[in-house]
Amino acid sequence: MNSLTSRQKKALETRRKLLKVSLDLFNKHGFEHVSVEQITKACNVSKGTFYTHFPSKYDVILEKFKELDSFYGSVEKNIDRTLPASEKILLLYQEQMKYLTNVVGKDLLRTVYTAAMTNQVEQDHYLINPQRMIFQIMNSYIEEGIQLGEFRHDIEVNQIQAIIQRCMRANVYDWLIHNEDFDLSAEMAQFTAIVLDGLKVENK
Amino acid sequence: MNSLTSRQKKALETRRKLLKVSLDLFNKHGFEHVSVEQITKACNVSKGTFYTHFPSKYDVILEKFKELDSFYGSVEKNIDRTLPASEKILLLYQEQMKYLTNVVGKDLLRTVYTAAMTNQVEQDHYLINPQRMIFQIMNSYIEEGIQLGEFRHDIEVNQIQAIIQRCMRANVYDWLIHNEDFDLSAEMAQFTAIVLDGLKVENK
DNA sequence: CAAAGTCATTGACTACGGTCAATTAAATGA
DNA sequence: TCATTTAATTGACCGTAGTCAATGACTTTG
Repeated sequence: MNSLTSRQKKALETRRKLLKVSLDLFNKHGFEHVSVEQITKACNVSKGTFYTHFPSKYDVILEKFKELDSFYGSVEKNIDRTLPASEKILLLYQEQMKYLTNVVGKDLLRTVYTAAMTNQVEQDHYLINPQRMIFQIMNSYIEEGIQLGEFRHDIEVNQIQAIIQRCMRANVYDWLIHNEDFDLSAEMAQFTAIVLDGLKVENK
Repeated sequence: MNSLTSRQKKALETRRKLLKVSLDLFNKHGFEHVSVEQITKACNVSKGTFYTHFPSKYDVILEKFKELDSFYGSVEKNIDRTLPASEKILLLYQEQMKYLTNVVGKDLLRTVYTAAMTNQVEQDHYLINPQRMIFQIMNSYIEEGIQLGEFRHDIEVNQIQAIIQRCMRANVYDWLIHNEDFDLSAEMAQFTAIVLDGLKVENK
């Protein structure tokens, strides 16, 4: 049943329009070079309206970024279950980096990584929210890796997970602070391989 | 010989005052909660004066941050030369993390890490400037480690260095995005030990 | 159907980082 | 000593993110 009143439908339509126009303009000119007024003018609404639908200019970006999680699910399904855990992790990250490079883009990600540092009020940023799909998937891989004797068992699952995810962010962050000449996928592959080596059991 | 004219002396005095008052206020209220006008009023100068001495509000922070490099030099001198390279690296980072936690502080570092992502025009940010003392020191440790057969020799010195430094930034960044409950020194020690393991030669 | 209530919308307003043409006073040179 | 040059300083001004009291169209209630 469509239980929305006509007023709610209109509001939703306004919100949808603001979202689409915002992202289009961000894509075209870059986040920093698009003003909220530019967005609202293009949508024929007032500035205040923007702020009834989004807490800030940045939150529009966050909405797009959250799509990343549904992407993880689809990638995970295509990974061969019989591979060792470390290979699965490498493959998953490989796909993620492609997605970040080609779809999400540096500008949008820069915004998210900046906001993660500054916008934190009380609770941690979405970037490290344990509810995220990527954390669930990663945890299952690591548990499997520990049980099958691939990974060291002297470190907690959560601790291993934190380390691996931290590596991922490290590469993304370094990508963001370098001017071109930084191949995210390649750097990520090399880096992660080394860290996984350090986490493997045969290490001694 | 003091070859400064009285005019230059006055200007330098103004700059010094602006720097001191800025940092004091940032320390007391946090970077984001101090306006340039607040600073200039406290110094009895106009807003424009601030901008003849500093390109932006952020550059005051950068000046403080650069002191970090002289700190590295003094730490390096106190490290036992006979230790293996990996131990030296761990010790150096241990001291650095203490300094970041106790002297530099989260707020100031957050500003630097944010600016590294956004303020880059043409050239890379100071954070990854190869001229920095930390890079020189790190390179010498790694070269030593490779020559003495401690580290893998199938990866370039510069590549190893990039990886180790990236780990460092990874921990700092994660510290910045977590609300308390994150012990930078401890996390750094564990993380770096694992990565150094992955870089050691006995690994296969 | 009319009154009361709700809520999306408005746009003037604030705060702040940063700019720049004009001003002022010190340095230089004849 | 006075005219010219140089450079530190000023503050009005701009652009933009975000706020909020007022408005009025739509919904609910009796």
